[in-house]
Amino acid sequence: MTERYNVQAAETKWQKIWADKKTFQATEDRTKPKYYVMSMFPYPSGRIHMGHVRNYTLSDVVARFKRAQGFNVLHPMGWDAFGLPAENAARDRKIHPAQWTYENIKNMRAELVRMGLAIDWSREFATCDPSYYKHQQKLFLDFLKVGLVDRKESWVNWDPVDHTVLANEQVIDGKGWRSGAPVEKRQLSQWFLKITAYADELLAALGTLDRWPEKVRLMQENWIGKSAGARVRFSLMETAQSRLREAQSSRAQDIEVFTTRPDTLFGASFIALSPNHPLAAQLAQKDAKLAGFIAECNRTGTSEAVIEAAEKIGYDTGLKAQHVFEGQGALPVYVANFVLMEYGTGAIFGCPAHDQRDLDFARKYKLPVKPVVLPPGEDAKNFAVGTEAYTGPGVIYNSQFLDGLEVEAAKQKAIAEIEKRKAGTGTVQFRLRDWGISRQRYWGCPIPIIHCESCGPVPVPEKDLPVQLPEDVSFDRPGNPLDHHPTWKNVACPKCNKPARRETDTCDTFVDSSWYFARYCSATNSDKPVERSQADYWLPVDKYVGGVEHAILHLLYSRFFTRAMKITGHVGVDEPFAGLFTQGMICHESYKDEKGQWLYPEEVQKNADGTAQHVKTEKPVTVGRSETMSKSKKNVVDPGKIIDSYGADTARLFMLSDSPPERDLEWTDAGVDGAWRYLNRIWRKAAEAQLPPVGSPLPTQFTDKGQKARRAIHRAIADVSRAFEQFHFNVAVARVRELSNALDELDAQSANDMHVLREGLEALAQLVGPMLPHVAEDMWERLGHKTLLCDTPWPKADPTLLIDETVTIAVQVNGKLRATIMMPRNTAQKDAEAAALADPNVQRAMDGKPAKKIIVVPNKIVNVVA
RNA sequence: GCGGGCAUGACGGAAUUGGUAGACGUAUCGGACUUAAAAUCCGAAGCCGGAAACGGCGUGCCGGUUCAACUCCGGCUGCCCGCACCA
Repeated sequence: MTERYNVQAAETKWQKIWADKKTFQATEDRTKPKYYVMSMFPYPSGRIHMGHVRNYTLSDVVARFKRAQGFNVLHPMGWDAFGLPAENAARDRKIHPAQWTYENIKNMRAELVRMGLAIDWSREFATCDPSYYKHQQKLFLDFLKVGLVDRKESWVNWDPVDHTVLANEQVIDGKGWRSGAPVEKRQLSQWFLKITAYADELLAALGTLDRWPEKVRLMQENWIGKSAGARVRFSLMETAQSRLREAQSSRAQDIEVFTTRPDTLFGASFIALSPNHPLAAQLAQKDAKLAGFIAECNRTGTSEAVIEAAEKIGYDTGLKAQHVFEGQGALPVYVANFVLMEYGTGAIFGCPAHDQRDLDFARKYKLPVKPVVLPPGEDAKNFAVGTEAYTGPGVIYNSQFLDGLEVEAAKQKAIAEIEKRKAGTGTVQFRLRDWGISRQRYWGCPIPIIHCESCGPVPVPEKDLPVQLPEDVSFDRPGNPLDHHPTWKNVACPKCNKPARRETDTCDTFVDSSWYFARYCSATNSDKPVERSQADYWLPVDKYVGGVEHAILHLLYSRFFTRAMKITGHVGVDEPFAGLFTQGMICHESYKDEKGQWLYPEEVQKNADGTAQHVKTEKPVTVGRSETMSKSKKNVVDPGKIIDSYGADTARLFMLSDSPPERDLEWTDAGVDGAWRYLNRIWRKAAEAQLPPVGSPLPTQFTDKGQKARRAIHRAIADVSRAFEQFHFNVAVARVRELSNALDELDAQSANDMHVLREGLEALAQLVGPMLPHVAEDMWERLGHKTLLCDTPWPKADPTLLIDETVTIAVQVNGKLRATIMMPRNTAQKDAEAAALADPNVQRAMDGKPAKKIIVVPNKIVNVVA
């Protein structure tokens, strides 16, 4: 008798209909407002994981909701397809990176299609397609023309076994993650994108991104790291000058330092150079001990743990520098391991009293500690610095012309004096560095440059793009396969036609993802990276959804790229993403067997008493806390299997229920069952109800139950719409469930009520549509509609049904709830007061005392102060 | 070290932003249907006391503002995240 919802059949059916009708293909329809929503595109690892499911469900709800609201929606998908794992697969499994990647894409696309996403698949691309990276090469050349590309030397982590540069994350305990060999620091000539040219602008514009999470903006702000200070030159003293002249024929130089605390210059007791400072290198040529010290510093890793534990050590060069201000004598010049060459000038002045690192260093090398900032309430005679540097506010003393000034004023004055003496300038320093994009790898976008012995680096002429990756490469020896290729790199110089060599480095994969959102606008255009009119129509992205792990690099690079693309005329906007949403992670309990080996959830059976055992061996299993799903801990659930047994809608509903999208979500089987039950429940309701035909006019009078249900229906429409707007999908689910509970109250015997039930079920189908698109379409059809639900305009709440004519008013006595009274809406204040005071519970609570004061909030509360 | 976030029943969470705390769901318990189970439906439930009416307590802790505080302010505690020898 009762029919059951056939998930698999229904989901396949609707997916096919959407695809056949090209429902979600977008064009630049200028009669409608546009809405561009996208998820961060996946790396084609081979399978989708739960994080993907959550990500795409979120953007899909937005896409479908906005579409129903009448927006012209673009919701695209692509593949972040270059990267190291493909090369690892090539090495480990003897399969070509391209083959591996495209097979993975094929599998993952099929899984995404099964999720029933409202995606315009006609715009799909992979970044490893020459038809994509060809445009990227063009962008590189355009950026080069306007001076946003630079070639310079930089220090890198070098793996001497794999012959490649490693990212910091690939250096584990100072060793290469694959080779296990100790990583060396090397100087290498690399291509850079000059993101620092936009440091100030990228920082300032964060203020305009009011639809970004505060947290992400702060992270970017810290990353850009603007600090105001001064560059100050310390001249080397006579004896030192002569020593240097001995060491090197060139003339001796000054030492320039950067400081944010020019107000503490009178507290200086030493100068410290980075081990990689040019002057240190110069001295090391004649000083074997110094050379050894520098080598030692470069051997020590840069990992956080190492830095944490590392002691501050230095080497006294014997040089003396003249203090910028008179009468301050000479300062010893050290080379110190804690000074970074990459920041500021690679040299500092040490003021031990007011900087903890300098203090540690000074104590170790018995250097003077002279306080120059007097903390409030301290006495100048008695104040001394012990083991903790004083970095707080105060008044400057022991500092000649700065004496008596507050810290900020003293900074200004000090800078003015330095500038007057031509010993330096006030300046702004950024923590942000230029973006090194060269990678010694095969599976990436080739950098379109040809190196010629006589002409230097020459851009590849645009007519020769793309510079395509050769297919016949071998991964059987370490290093860059492009470099080993017998013929690929041999080309004629485009300028002088002499034999020349191609650049064999490829782009960092972050380059690929820095402009893909723009490419979606013109994905089928083969002439240009983006067609300006299309970009102008769609950009910026209205809502970008993805993991917070990309809060800095990817999002910052994309912001930079967009500016660079604007300057080179490709787009018209500065900011790529007007709205950003960062989703939480998916967590699951983890399990270990007796031997401490991780187990998959499906290998574990839970017992009633809370213990757990292995499904097969029945040996006890330790249940660990719920933590982020990761392959290494095996606490993962395969979305494919969930979709197989419960369908996509169940997975989607579970993702949206309970946990707010920005928070972590714990995956539980019980939660999945709950979602599954609910979707069957509403489907049954739509399929079994005996309703008046589609389009029957609503009666003008309703039963009490009917009237109540109608209020619930319109309340739900209003609340769910608001919840969607606010990204509170868990609330939307709760409101939808309340609506289905309310519809259960209707009387199946009442023909009048059944009109209301039709209204309610149609609203219900529409409200769940963005979240459960398949069930919703199926319900819509069962309700007798011939059109697609997803083409149906979003329902509007009847405002007259949103206000109750009877309200429940809470009555408090001295702020404590004592009674609730039912009153007609907008009852006069004094009537509400009278009714409240007449309530027996209220009288009892007042205990015969007179009311001193009565506060009435209309239709809400009466508070009697007795 | 610097920057930021969070804390509400057994659990996930809600509270239109100062106005009835615990919506909605999970798990639990009781009932109906069933030979039985599953599914489904109905009901109970913050904690303490009470048969109940009702009363007391209650949003991490301490204090403040207010007629009224999960919400605002000050001070703690505990977890979580980002950056980190950035001068």
